[in-house]
Amino acid sequence: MSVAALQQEDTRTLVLGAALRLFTEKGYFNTSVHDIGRTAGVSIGSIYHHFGDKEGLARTLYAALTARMQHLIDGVVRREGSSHDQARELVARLFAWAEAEPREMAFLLYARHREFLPNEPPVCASRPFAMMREMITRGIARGEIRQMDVMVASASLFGGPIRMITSRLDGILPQPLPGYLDEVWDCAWRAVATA
Amino acid sequence: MSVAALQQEDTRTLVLGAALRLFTEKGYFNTSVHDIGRTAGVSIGSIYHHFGDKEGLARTLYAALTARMQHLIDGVVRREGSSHDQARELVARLFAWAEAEPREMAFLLYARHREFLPNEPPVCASRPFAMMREMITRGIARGEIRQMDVMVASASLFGGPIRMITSRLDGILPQPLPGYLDEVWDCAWRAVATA
DNA sequence: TAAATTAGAACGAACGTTCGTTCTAATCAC
DNA sequence: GTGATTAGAACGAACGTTCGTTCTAATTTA
Repeated sequence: MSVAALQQEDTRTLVLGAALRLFTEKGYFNTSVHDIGRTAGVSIGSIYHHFGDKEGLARTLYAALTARMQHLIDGVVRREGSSHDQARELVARLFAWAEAEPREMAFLLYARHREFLPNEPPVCASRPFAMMREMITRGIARGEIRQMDVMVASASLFGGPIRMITSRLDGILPQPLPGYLDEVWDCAWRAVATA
Repeated sequence: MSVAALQQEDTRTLVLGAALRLFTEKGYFNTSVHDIGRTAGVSIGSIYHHFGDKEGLARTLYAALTARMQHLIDGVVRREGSSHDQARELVARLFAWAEAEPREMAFLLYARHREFLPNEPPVCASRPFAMMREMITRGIARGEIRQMDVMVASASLFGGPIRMITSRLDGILPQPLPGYLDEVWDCAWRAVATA
């Protein structure tokens, strides 16, 4: 990669980082493109050169983060093992990610994307959530999870863990998430497990 | 109440209704005060006379809805009975409310209030959520709920039901919420119940 | 008539966006 | 190897629009 291309990548990274920070701290609509440029140390023109418009910037950020989430889930599903082990591993990784990159998780879970990305489907309808439901379906087929409505099972198994993540992001959980993992997972699994 | 006072109440109600509708449909920042006035059939001046500014309007709406939520919870807590019965009744009422007034529930659960009401505490830190935690604490003391971290128990018991509500609001649940109540509650209670 | 309320035109600040220019570094000509 | 040429990245002042808010005149109420 040429020196120019490297600098170009730097600029994009700088801008995306500033946008993520400002969007999660102040919200999309309370953040101006001028703010982002100032925070990133990059000119307005540059931003428009790279991302087209403000919405394009948000879309790029959103795409990058959902891709990362997708990658995380793929890594879990690829591993062999029971549905129980897969789902637990998924929760463990989500906890770790939320702790390491709270802003990224906040942007994914919290931001009302529909308000500024009108053409994106709602988060719940996206691949990641669909794969969680597939995990459930497999678990029911294997007899690990009780026979029940898939949406109910999905909400019951992941609702608690996700709620823990949002509580942590809101600052009302004193300890890092991984410390709660065992107890949280115990509850979550009891909710849907057979026997 | 005089005729004037009645008309005044009408105006306020009209404006609040229009604001609720537009805020939930398009989001707070995509809704202009002019939009609200046009939808409500009321002048700009009227709105500023009654609510001070756009934020005041949002604050009034938020206060009215949290008061209603508070009232709903009070009604549940006042009834005597086990923690199990109280919590189940709470979920049942939340389901019914979400089905009857989806916009009100959406505004309470979804809207990123921090972005447009900077001085309000986050929803999770509000009275309603605190009372849910109290319900849990009592349940533990009575031996109905297993000994565990209160935050974990709260997330585990109510995380599933709340997730069902947001799914329904997102339109990815085909049936009305009350139809899922038995199955959802069964899962939720298993998550935290003793024995 | 005096006070309270409403109407909507007008205002000013802030925002997203555009565009002409400068700067940089790679490529080409000889 | 040196100077000319070119591509496109970065820049930021300026523009047009939108939005929240104010103001004043008209209307209604008591």
